[in-house]
Amino acid sequence: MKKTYSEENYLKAIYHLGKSDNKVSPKAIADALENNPASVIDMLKKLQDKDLISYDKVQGAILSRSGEMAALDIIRKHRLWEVFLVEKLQYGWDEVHDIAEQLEHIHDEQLAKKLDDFLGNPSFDPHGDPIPAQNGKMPVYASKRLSEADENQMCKVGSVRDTSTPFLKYLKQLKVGLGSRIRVIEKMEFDQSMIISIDEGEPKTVSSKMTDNILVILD
Amino acid sequence: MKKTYSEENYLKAIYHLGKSDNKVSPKAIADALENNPASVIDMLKKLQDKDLISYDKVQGAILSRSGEMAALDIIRKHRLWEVFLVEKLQYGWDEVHDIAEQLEHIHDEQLAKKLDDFLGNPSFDPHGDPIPAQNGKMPVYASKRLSEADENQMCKVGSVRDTSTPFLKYLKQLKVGLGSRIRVIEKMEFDQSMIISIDEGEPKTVSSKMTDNILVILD
DNA sequence: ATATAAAATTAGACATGACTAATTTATGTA
DNA sequence: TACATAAATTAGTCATGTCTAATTTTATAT
Ligand SMILES: [Mn+2]
Ligand SMILES: [Mn+2]
Ligand SMILES: [Mn+2]
Ligand SMILES: [Mn+2]
Repeated sequence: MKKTYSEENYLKAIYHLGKSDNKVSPKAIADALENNPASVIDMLKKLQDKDLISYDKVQGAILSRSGEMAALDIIRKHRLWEVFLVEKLQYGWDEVHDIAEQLEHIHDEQLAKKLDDFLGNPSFDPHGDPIPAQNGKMPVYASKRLSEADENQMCKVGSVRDTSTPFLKYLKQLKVGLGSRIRVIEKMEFDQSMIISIDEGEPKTVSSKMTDNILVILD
Repeated sequence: MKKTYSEENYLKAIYHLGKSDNKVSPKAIADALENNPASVIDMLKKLQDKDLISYDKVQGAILSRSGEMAALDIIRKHRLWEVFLVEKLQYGWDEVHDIAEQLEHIHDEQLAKKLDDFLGNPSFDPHGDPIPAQNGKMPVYASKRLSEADENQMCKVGSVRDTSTPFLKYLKQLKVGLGSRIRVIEKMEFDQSMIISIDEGEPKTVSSKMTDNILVILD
Protein backbone atom coordinates (compact mmCIF):
# COMPACT_ATOMS: atom_id res chain seq x y z
CA MET A 1 0.00 0.00 0.00
CA LYS A 2 1.63 3.26 -1.10
CA LYS A 3 2.00 5.78 1.72
CA THR A 4 1.70 9.52 1.41
CA TYR A 5 4.54 11.90 2.18
CA SER A 6 2.65 12.91 5.30
CA GLU A 7 1.94 9.40 6.56
CA GLU A 8 5.62 8.57 6.17
CA ASN A 9 6.62 11.54 8.29
CA TYR A 10 4.22 10.53 11.02
CA LEU A 11 5.49 6.95 11.06
CA LYS A 12 9.06 8.16 11.30
CA ALA A 13 8.24 10.55 14.13
CA ILE A 14 6.37 7.84 16.04
CA TYR A 15 9.32 5.50 15.60
CA HIS A 16 11.80 8.01 16.94
CA LEU A 17 9.59 9.04 19.84
CA GLY A 18 9.00 5.38 20.67
CA LYS A 19 12.74 4.85 21.21
CA SER A 20 12.63 6.92 24.38
CA ASP A 21 10.49 5.06 26.89
CA ASN A 22 7.81 7.71 27.33
CA LYS A 23 4.49 6.98 25.70
CA VAL A 24 3.95 8.50 22.29
CA SER A 25 1.19 11.04 22.88
CA PRO A 26 -0.57 13.31 20.38
CA LYS A 27 1.14 16.26 22.05
CA ALA A 28 4.59 14.72 21.63
CA ILE A 29 3.96 13.99 17.97
CA ALA A 30 2.59 17.47 17.40
CA ASP A 31 5.73 18.96 18.93
CA ALA A 32 7.97 16.77 16.81
CA LEU A 33 6.18 17.62 13.57
CA GLU A 34 5.61 21.23 14.60
CA ASN A 35 1.91 20.97 14.05
CA ASN A 36 -1.31 20.74 15.97
CA PRO A 37 -2.56 17.95 18.30
CA ALA A 38 -5.91 18.03 16.52
CA SER A 39 -4.21 17.31 13.20
CA VAL A 40 -2.25 14.52 14.84
CA ILE A 41 -5.36 12.79 16.10
CA ASP A 42 -6.92 12.93 12.64
CA MET A 43 -3.85 11.21 11.25
CA LEU A 44 -3.58 8.66 14.05
CA LYS A 45 -7.06 7.49 13.11
CA LYS A 46 -6.05 7.08 9.49
CA LEU A 47 -2.89 5.21 10.40
CA GLN A 48 -4.84 2.91 12.68
CA ASP A 49 -7.35 2.21 9.90
CA LYS A 50 -4.45 1.13 7.73
CA ASP A 51 -3.06 -1.06 10.54
CA LEU A 52 0.17 0.87 10.65
CA ILE A 53 -0.25 1.73 14.33
CA SER A 54 -2.46 1.08 17.27
CA TYR A 55 -3.57 4.05 19.28
CA ASP A 56 -5.38 4.59 22.52
CA LYS A 57 -5.19 7.25 25.15
CA VAL A 58 -3.54 4.98 27.68
CA GLN A 59 -0.84 3.32 25.57
CA GLY A 60 -0.32 6.18 23.15
CA ALA A 61 0.67 5.39 19.55
CA ILE A 62 2.46 2.09 18.96
CA LEU A 63 3.78 1.02 15.58
CA SER A 64 2.51 -2.27 14.22
CA ARG A 65 4.94 -4.64 12.57
CA SER A 66 4.23 -3.16 9.13
CA GLY A 67 4.32 0.37 10.52
CA GLU A 68 7.72 -0.21 12.03
CA MET A 69 9.07 -1.71 8.81
CA ALA A 70 7.78 1.31 6.90
CA ALA A 71 9.39 3.70 9.39
CA LEU A 72 12.71 1.87 9.18
CA ASP A 73 12.57 2.01 5.40
CA ILE A 74 12.18 5.80 5.47
CA ILE A 75 14.97 6.15 8.02
CA ARG A 76 17.18 3.93 5.90
CA LYS A 77 16.60 6.08 2.85
CA HIS A 78 17.07 9.30 4.81
CA ARG A 79 20.45 8.20 6.12
CA LEU A 80 21.66 6.72 2.85
CA TRP A 81 20.86 9.98 1.06
CA GLU A 82 22.73 11.89 3.74
CA VAL A 83 25.79 9.76 3.09
CA PHE A 84 25.41 10.44 -0.62
CA LEU A 85 25.13 14.19 -0.16
CA VAL A 86 28.19 14.36 2.07
CA GLU A 87 30.44 11.79 0.46
CA LYS A 88 29.60 12.35 -3.18
CA LEU A 89 28.24 15.89 -3.50
CA GLN A 90 30.58 17.47 -0.97
CA TYR A 91 27.93 18.95 1.27
CA GLY A 92 28.83 19.65 4.87
CA TRP A 93 27.32 17.22 7.37
CA ASP A 94 25.32 20.09 8.81
CA GLU A 95 23.67 20.96 5.49
CA VAL A 96 22.11 17.68 4.49
CA HIS A 97 19.23 16.95 6.83
CA ASP A 98 16.57 19.07 5.13
CA ILE A 99 17.43 17.72 1.70
CA ALA A 100 17.32 14.13 3.00
CA GLU A 101 13.95 14.97 4.52
CA GLN A 102 12.72 15.36 0.93
CA LEU A 103 14.74 12.57 -0.67
CA GLU A 104 13.57 9.97 1.86
CA HIS A 105 10.13 10.09 0.22
CA ILE A 106 11.23 9.08 -3.28
CA HIS A 107 9.52 5.81 -4.11
CA ASP A 108 11.21 3.13 -6.14
CA GLU A 109 11.56 -0.56 -5.55
CA GLN A 110 15.27 -0.75 -6.39
CA LEU A 111 16.52 2.66 -5.34
CA ALA A 112 17.63 2.11 -1.74
CA LYS A 113 19.51 -1.06 -2.64
CA LYS A 114 21.28 0.53 -5.59
CA LEU A 115 22.16 3.63 -3.61
CA ASP A 116 23.42 1.47 -0.75
CA ASP A 117 25.68 -0.47 -3.09
CA PHE A 118 26.91 2.68 -4.81
CA LEU A 119 27.89 4.12 -1.44
CA GLY A 120 29.74 0.96 -0.40
CA ASN A 121 27.09 -0.26 2.06
CA PRO A 122 27.79 2.25 4.82
CA SER A 123 26.68 1.32 8.35
CA PHE A 124 26.38 4.86 9.67
CA ASP A 125 25.27 8.20 8.34
CA PRO A 126 27.38 11.38 8.48
CA HIS A 127 26.05 12.11 11.96
CA GLY A 128 27.02 8.69 13.26
CA ASP A 129 23.49 7.31 13.27
CA PRO A 130 23.10 3.67 12.25
CA ILE A 131 21.59 2.86 8.86
CA PRO A 132 18.99 0.06 9.04
CA ALA A 133 19.46 -2.83 6.62
CA GLN A 134 16.78 -3.76 4.10
CA ASN A 135 15.32 -6.25 6.56
CA GLY A 136 15.07 -3.52 9.20
CA LYS A 137 18.00 -4.76 11.29
CA MET A 138 20.11 -2.03 12.79
CA PRO A 139 23.84 -2.60 12.50
CA VAL A 140 25.46 -3.58 15.78
CA TYR A 141 26.77 -0.36 17.11
CA ALA A 142 30.48 -0.86 17.40
CA SER A 143 31.28 1.86 19.87
CA LYS A 144 35.03 1.41 20.26
CA ARG A 145 37.54 2.59 17.73
CA LEU A 146 40.25 0.14 16.78
CA SER A 147 42.68 2.75 18.06
CA GLU A 148 41.26 2.24 21.55
CA ALA A 149 41.89 -1.50 21.62
CA ASP A 150 44.68 -2.82 23.84
CA GLU A 151 47.65 -4.87 22.74
CA ASN A 152 46.78 -8.49 22.13
CA GLN A 153 43.09 -7.65 22.04
CA MET A 154 40.98 -9.57 19.52
CA CYS A 155 38.04 -7.74 17.95
CA LYS A 156 35.64 -7.69 15.02
CA VAL A 157 35.14 -4.84 12.55
CA GLY A 158 31.66 -3.39 13.08
CA SER A 159 31.66 -0.33 10.91
CA VAL A 160 33.69 2.45 9.42
CA ARG A 161 33.48 6.09 10.40
CA ASP A 162 34.69 7.23 6.99
CA THR A 163 33.01 5.95 3.84
CA SER A 164 35.11 7.92 1.36
CA THR A 165 36.28 6.10 -1.74
CA PRO A 166 40.02 6.33 -0.89
CA PHE A 167 39.46 4.88 2.56
CA LEU A 168 37.24 2.09 1.29
CA LYS A 169 39.77 1.29 -1.42
CA TYR A 170 42.53 1.12 1.17
CA LEU A 171 40.47 -1.24 3.31
CA LYS A 172 39.74 -3.42 0.32
CA GLN A 173 43.44 -3.66 -0.37
CA LEU A 174 44.08 -4.64 3.23
CA LYS A 175 41.23 -7.16 2.92
CA VAL A 176 39.43 -5.51 5.81
CA GLY A 177 35.64 -5.62 5.61
CA LEU A 178 32.68 -5.70 7.95
CA GLY A 179 33.12 -8.74 10.20
CA SER A 180 36.87 -9.06 9.69
CA ARG A 181 38.63 -10.28 12.84
CA ILE A 182 41.53 -8.13 13.92
CA ARG A 183 44.17 -8.89 16.57
CA VAL A 184 46.23 -5.99 17.90
CA ILE A 185 49.81 -7.18 17.95
CA GLU A 186 51.58 -3.99 18.95
CA LYS A 187 50.75 -0.33 19.55
CA MET A 188 53.43 2.26 18.88
CA GLU A 189 53.62 4.85 21.62
CA PHE A 190 55.26 7.34 19.28
CA ASP A 191 52.59 7.93 16.60
CA GLN A 192 49.79 5.59 17.68
CA SER A 193 50.34 3.40 14.65
CA MET A 194 49.54 -0.27 15.14
CA ILE A 195 50.73 -3.63 14.01
CA ILE A 196 47.71 -5.82 13.44
CA SER A 197 46.81 -9.22 12.08
CA ILE A 198 43.75 -9.39 9.87
CA ASP A 199 41.84 -12.66 10.03
CA GLU A 200 44.95 -14.27 11.51
CA GLY A 201 47.04 -13.21 8.51
CA GLU A 202 50.55 -11.79 8.45
CA PRO A 203 51.21 -8.67 10.59
CA LYS A 204 50.64 -5.31 8.95
CA THR A 205 51.32 -1.78 10.13
CA VAL A 206 48.50 0.75 9.96
CA SER A 207 48.33 4.43 10.88
CA SER A 208 46.30 6.02 13.64
CA LYS A 209 44.21 7.70 10.93
CA MET A 210 43.18 4.21 9.86
CA THR A 211 42.56 2.82 13.34
CA ASP A 212 40.57 5.91 14.33
CA ASN A 213 38.14 5.29 11.51
CA ILE A 214 37.45 1.64 12.17
CA LEU A 215 34.83 0.83 14.78
CA VAL A 216 35.10 -2.57 16.40
CA ILE A 217 33.34 -4.91 18.79
CA LEU A 218 35.80 -6.24 21.37
CA ASP A 219 35.81 -9.96 22.05
CA MET B 1 8.44 32.07 -4.55
CA LYS B 2 8.40 28.35 -3.77
CA LYS B 3 6.35 26.34 -6.26
CA THR B 4 4.29 23.28 -5.48
CA TYR B 5 4.95 19.87 -6.98
CA SER B 6 1.85 20.35 -9.08
CA GLU B 7 2.67 23.83 -10.34
CA GLU B 8 6.08 22.58 -11.40
CA ASN B 9 4.55 19.77 -13.41
CA TYR B 10 2.23 22.17 -15.19
CA LEU B 11 5.06 24.57 -16.04
CA LYS B 12 7.10 21.71 -17.45
CA ALA B 13 4.19 20.43 -19.52
CA ILE B 14 3.48 23.91 -20.89
CA TYR B 15 7.13 24.32 -21.78
CA HIS B 16 7.25 21.04 -23.69
CA LEU B 17 3.96 21.65 -25.46
CA GLY B 18 5.11 25.16 -26.39
CA LYS B 19 8.07 23.71 -28.29
CA SER B 20 5.75 22.39 -31.00
CA ASP B 21 4.17 25.36 -32.72
CA ASN B 22 0.56 24.55 -31.89
CA LYS B 23 -1.04 26.70 -29.25
CA VAL B 24 -1.02 25.31 -25.74
CA SER B 25 -4.69 24.65 -25.03
CA PRO B 26 -6.32 23.35 -21.85
CA LYS B 27 -7.15 20.17 -23.74
CA ALA B 28 -3.51 19.63 -24.74
CA ILE B 29 -2.29 20.16 -21.20
CA ALA B 30 -4.98 17.87 -19.83
CA ASP B 31 -3.86 15.15 -22.24
CA ALA B 32 -0.21 15.60 -21.29
CA LEU B 33 -0.89 15.43 -17.57
CA GLU B 34 -3.58 12.79 -17.95
CA ASN B 35 -6.10 14.86 -16.10
CA ASN B 36 -9.18 16.93 -16.75
CA PRO B 37 -9.53 20.21 -18.74
CA ALA B 38 -11.53 21.69 -15.88
CA SER B 39 -8.64 21.04 -13.48
CA VAL B 40 -6.26 22.58 -15.98
CA ILE B 41 -8.22 25.79 -16.20
CA ASP B 42 -8.24 26.06 -12.41
CA MET B 43 -4.47 25.80 -12.40
CA LEU B 44 -3.95 28.15 -15.35
CA LYS B 45 -5.69 30.84 -13.33
CA LYS B 46 -3.39 30.25 -10.38
CA LEU B 47 -0.29 30.30 -12.57
CA GLN B 48 -1.44 33.52 -14.20
CA ASP B 49 -2.01 35.09 -10.77
CA LYS B 50 1.59 34.27 -9.93
CA ASP B 51 2.78 35.74 -13.25
CA LEU B 52 4.25 32.44 -14.34
CA ILE B 53 2.14 32.33 -17.51
CA SER B 54 -0.32 34.36 -19.50
CA TYR B 55 -3.43 32.64 -20.67
CA ASP B 56 -6.29 33.48 -22.96
CA LYS B 57 -8.46 31.42 -25.21
CA VAL B 58 -6.91 32.78 -28.40
CA GLN B 59 -3.20 32.54 -27.57
CA GLY B 60 -3.42 29.58 -25.22
CA ALA B 61 -0.95 29.35 -22.33
CA ILE B 62 2.36 31.13 -22.75
CA LEU B 63 5.16 30.99 -20.20
CA SER B 64 6.40 34.29 -18.81
CA ARG B 65 10.12 34.85 -18.41
CA SER B 66 10.02 33.59 -14.82
CA GLY B 67 7.74 30.71 -15.79
CA GLU B 68 10.15 29.59 -18.48
CA MET B 69 13.13 29.81 -16.15
CA ALA B 70 11.26 27.72 -13.60
CA ALA B 71 10.36 25.13 -16.25
CA LEU B 72 13.95 24.93 -17.44
CA ASP B 73 15.15 24.46 -13.89
CA ILE B 74 12.85 21.46 -13.43
CA ILE B 75 13.89 20.00 -16.76
CA ARG B 76 17.53 20.50 -15.83
CA LYS B 77 17.07 18.65 -12.58
CA HIS B 78 15.05 15.88 -14.23
CA ARG B 79 17.76 15.21 -16.78
CA LEU B 80 20.65 15.48 -14.36
CA TRP B 81 19.00 12.94 -12.07
CA GLU B 82 18.47 10.64 -15.04
CA VAL B 83 22.17 10.79 -15.77
CA PHE B 84 22.89 10.01 -12.13
CA LEU B 85 20.57 7.02 -12.07
CA VAL B 86 22.03 5.52 -15.24
CA GLU B 87 25.71 6.38 -14.84
CA LYS B 88 26.09 5.93 -11.10
CA LEU B 89 23.32 3.62 -9.93
CA GLN B 90 23.38 1.32 -12.96
CA TYR B 91 19.74 1.69 -13.90
CA GLY B 92 18.76 1.00 -17.48
CA TRP B 93 17.94 4.12 -19.50
CA ASP B 94 14.38 2.86 -19.79
CA GLU B 95 13.87 2.64 -16.03
CA VAL B 96 14.72 6.12 -14.87
CA HIS B 97 12.01 8.48 -16.08
CA ASP B 98 9.49 7.88 -13.31
CA ILE B 99 12.10 8.22 -10.59
CA ALA B 100 13.40 11.45 -12.13
CA GLU B 101 9.81 12.65 -12.21
CA GLN B 102 9.98 12.56 -8.41
CA LEU B 103 13.56 13.71 -7.96
CA GLU B 104 13.09 16.80 -10.14
CA HIS B 105 10.96 18.31 -7.37
CA ILE B 106 13.61 18.21 -4.65
CA HIS B 107 14.29 21.78 -3.60
CA ASP B 108 17.73 22.97 -2.63
CA GLU B 109 19.71 25.98 -3.68
CA GLN B 110 22.97 24.15 -4.29
CA LEU B 111 21.79 20.71 -5.34
CA ALA B 112 21.62 20.99 -9.14
CA LYS B 113 25.04 22.59 -9.34
CA LYS B 114 26.65 20.03 -7.07
CA LEU B 115 25.01 17.16 -8.90
CA ASP B 116 26.05 18.63 -12.23
CA ASP B 117 29.67 18.86 -11.10
CA PHE B 118 29.61 15.37 -9.63
CA LEU B 119 28.38 13.99 -12.95
CA GLY B 120 31.06 15.82 -14.92
CA ASN B 121 28.76 18.49 -16.35
CA PRO B 122 26.99 16.31 -18.90
CA SER B 123 25.31 18.05 -21.83
CA PHE B 124 22.77 15.36 -22.60
CA ASP B 125 20.66 12.95 -20.59
CA PRO B 126 20.61 9.18 -21.16
CA HIS B 127 17.92 9.61 -23.83
CA GLY B 128 19.97 12.17 -25.74
CA ASP B 129 17.96 15.17 -24.60
CA PRO B 130 19.91 18.35 -23.90
CA ILE B 131 20.40 19.46 -20.28
CA PRO B 132 19.78 23.19 -19.80
CA ALA B 133 22.52 25.14 -18.03
CA GLN B 134 21.87 27.03 -14.81
CA ASN B 135 21.13 30.18 -16.80
CA GLY B 136 18.56 28.29 -18.87
CA LYS B 137 20.70 28.06 -22.00
CA MET B 138 20.35 24.81 -23.88
CA PRO B 139 23.63 23.32 -25.04
CA VAL B 140 24.14 23.70 -28.77
CA TYR B 141 23.03 20.43 -30.13
CA ALA B 142 26.06 19.00 -31.79
CA SER B 143 24.42 16.53 -34.08
CA LYS B 144 27.43 15.08 -35.86
CA ARG B 145 29.74 12.56 -34.34
CA LEU B 146 33.42 13.22 -34.69
CA SER B 147 33.58 9.89 -36.52
CA GLU B 148 31.44 11.40 -39.28
CA ALA B 149 33.77 14.33 -39.95
CA ASP B 150 35.81 14.30 -43.15
CA GLU B 151 39.58 14.47 -43.44
CA ASN B 152 40.93 17.96 -42.90
CA GLN B 153 37.63 19.07 -41.37
CA MET B 154 37.86 21.51 -38.46
CA CYS B 155 35.21 21.23 -35.74
CA LYS B 156 34.38 22.07 -32.15
CA VAL B 157 33.46 19.60 -29.41
CA GLY B 158 29.83 20.14 -28.49
CA SER B 159 29.08 17.28 -26.17
CA VAL B 160 29.83 13.72 -25.27
CA ARG B 161 27.49 10.79 -25.71
CA ASP B 162 29.13 8.86 -22.90
CA THR B 163 29.58 10.44 -19.48
CA SER B 164 31.16 7.46 -17.77
CA THR B 165 34.15 8.10 -15.53
CA PRO B 166 36.65 6.14 -17.66
CA PHE B 167 35.68 8.04 -20.80
CA LEU B 168 35.78 11.42 -19.08
CA LYS B 169 39.17 10.55 -17.58
CA TYR B 170 40.47 9.59 -21.00
CA LEU B 171 39.23 12.89 -22.46
CA LYS B 172 40.87 14.81 -19.64
CA GLN B 173 44.13 13.09 -20.37
CA LEU B 174 43.81 14.00 -24.06
CA LYS B 175 42.94 17.55 -22.96
CA VAL B 176 39.63 17.32 -24.80
CA GLY B 177 36.79 19.29 -23.25
CA LEU B 178 33.65 21.08 -24.34
CA GLY B 179 34.68 23.70 -26.86
CA SER B 180 37.97 22.08 -27.81
CA ARG B 181 38.79 22.57 -31.48
CA ILE B 182 39.63 19.40 -33.35
CA ARG B 183 41.11 19.01 -36.83
CA VAL B 184 40.80 15.65 -38.54
CA ILE B 185 44.19 14.87 -40.03
CA GLU B 186 43.62 11.37 -41.28
CA LYS B 187 40.92 8.68 -41.17
CA MET B 188 41.97 5.05 -41.28
CA GLU B 189 39.84 3.01 -43.64
CA PHE B 190 40.73 -0.19 -41.81
CA ASP B 191 39.33 0.34 -38.29
CA GLN B 192 37.89 3.85 -38.50
CA SER B 193 40.52 5.16 -36.11
CA MET B 194 41.55 8.78 -36.65
CA ILE B 195 44.59 10.96 -36.37
CA ILE B 196 43.48 14.29 -34.95
CA SER B 197 44.96 17.51 -33.69
CA ILE B 198 43.46 18.95 -30.52
CA ASP B 199 43.55 22.74 -30.31
CA GLU B 200 46.25 22.73 -32.99
CA GLY B 201 48.45 20.47 -30.87
CA GLU B 202 50.53 17.49 -31.97
CA PRO B 203 48.72 14.69 -33.89
CA LYS B 204 47.19 11.92 -31.82
CA THR B 205 45.54 8.66 -32.82
CA VAL B 206 42.11 7.88 -31.37
CA SER B 207 39.82 4.88 -31.80
CA SER B 208 36.40 4.80 -33.44
CA LYS B 209 34.95 4.11 -30.00
CA MET B 210 36.25 7.51 -28.97
CA THR B 211 35.18 9.39 -32.11
CA ASP B 212 31.72 7.82 -31.97
CA ASN B 213 31.15 9.28 -28.55
CA ILE B 214 32.19 12.84 -29.25
CA LEU B 215 29.58 15.11 -30.80
CA VAL B 216 30.89 18.08 -32.72
CA ILE B 217 29.80 21.21 -34.51
CA LEU B 218 31.44 21.39 -37.93
CA ASP B 219 33.08 24.66 -38.94
C1' DA C 1 -11.32 16.98 47.69
C1' DT C 2 -11.25 20.78 44.91
C1' DA C 3 -9.21 24.12 41.90
C1' DT C 4 -6.18 24.68 38.15
C1' DA C 5 -3.61 23.51 34.37
C1' DA C 6 -2.46 20.49 30.69
C1' DA C 7 -3.67 17.16 27.30
C1' DA C 8 -6.97 14.96 24.36
C1' DT C 9 -10.78 15.26 21.63
C1' DT C 10 -14.56 17.10 18.80
C1' DA C 11 -16.62 20.31 15.59
C1' DG C 12 -16.21 23.26 12.02
C1' DA C 13 -13.47 25.69 8.65
C1' DC C 14 -10.12 26.21 4.90
C1' DA C 15 -6.52 25.62 1.07
C1' DT C 16 -5.11 22.64 -2.53
C1' DG C 17 -5.85 20.07 -6.38
C1' DA C 18 -8.49 16.95 -8.16
C1' DC C 19 -13.27 15.31 -10.12
C1' DT C 20 -18.25 15.25 -12.71
C1' DA C 21 -22.03 17.37 -14.84
C1' DA C 22 -23.97 21.13 -17.13
C1' DT C 23 -23.37 25.12 -20.08
C1' DT C 24 -21.31 28.05 -23.43
C1' DT C 25 -18.39 28.86 -27.35
C1' DA C 26 -15.99 27.49 -31.52
C1' DT C 27 -15.31 24.57 -35.51
C1' DG C 28 -16.47 21.84 -39.23
C1' DT C 29 -19.66 19.68 -42.45
C1' DA C 30 -23.80 18.73 -45.09
C1' DT D 1 -27.06 28.29 -43.10
C1' DA D 2 -28.09 24.85 -39.71
C1' DC D 3 -26.69 20.75 -37.26
C1' DA D 4 -23.26 18.08 -35.00
C1' DT D 5 -19.21 17.73 -32.59
C1' DA D 6 -15.37 19.25 -29.98
C1' DA D 7 -13.30 22.48 -26.78
C1' DA D 8 -13.60 25.72 -23.09
C1' DT D 9 -15.67 27.22 -19.13
C1' DT D 10 -18.51 27.28 -14.91
C1' DA D 11 -20.57 25.35 -10.83
C1' DG D 12 -20.58 22.22 -7.46
C1' DT D 13 -18.39 18.21 -5.03
C1' DC D 14 -14.75 15.60 -2.79
C1' DA D 15 -10.35 13.83 -0.49
C1' DT D 16 -6.34 15.21 1.94
C1' DG D 17 -4.18 17.43 5.44
C1' DT D 18 -4.09 21.30 7.85
C1' DC D 19 -5.98 24.88 11.19
C1' DT D 20 -8.75 27.35 15.36
C1' DA D 21 -12.02 27.30 18.95
C1' DA D 22 -14.71 24.91 22.14
C1' DT D 23 -15.29 20.92 25.08
C1' DT D 24 -14.06 16.97 27.75
C1' DT D 25 -10.78 14.24 30.19
C1' DT D 26 -6.68 13.63 32.96
C1' DA D 27 -3.03 15.06 35.93
C1' DT D 28 -1.12 18.16 39.57
C1' DA D 29 -1.02 20.93 43.46
C1' DT D 30 -2.92 23.02 47.36
MN1 LIG E 1 18.96 13.69 9.18
MN1 LIG F 1 10.36 13.68 5.60
MN1 LIG G 1 12.63 11.64 -18.46
MN1 LIG H 1 7.32 15.74 -12.07
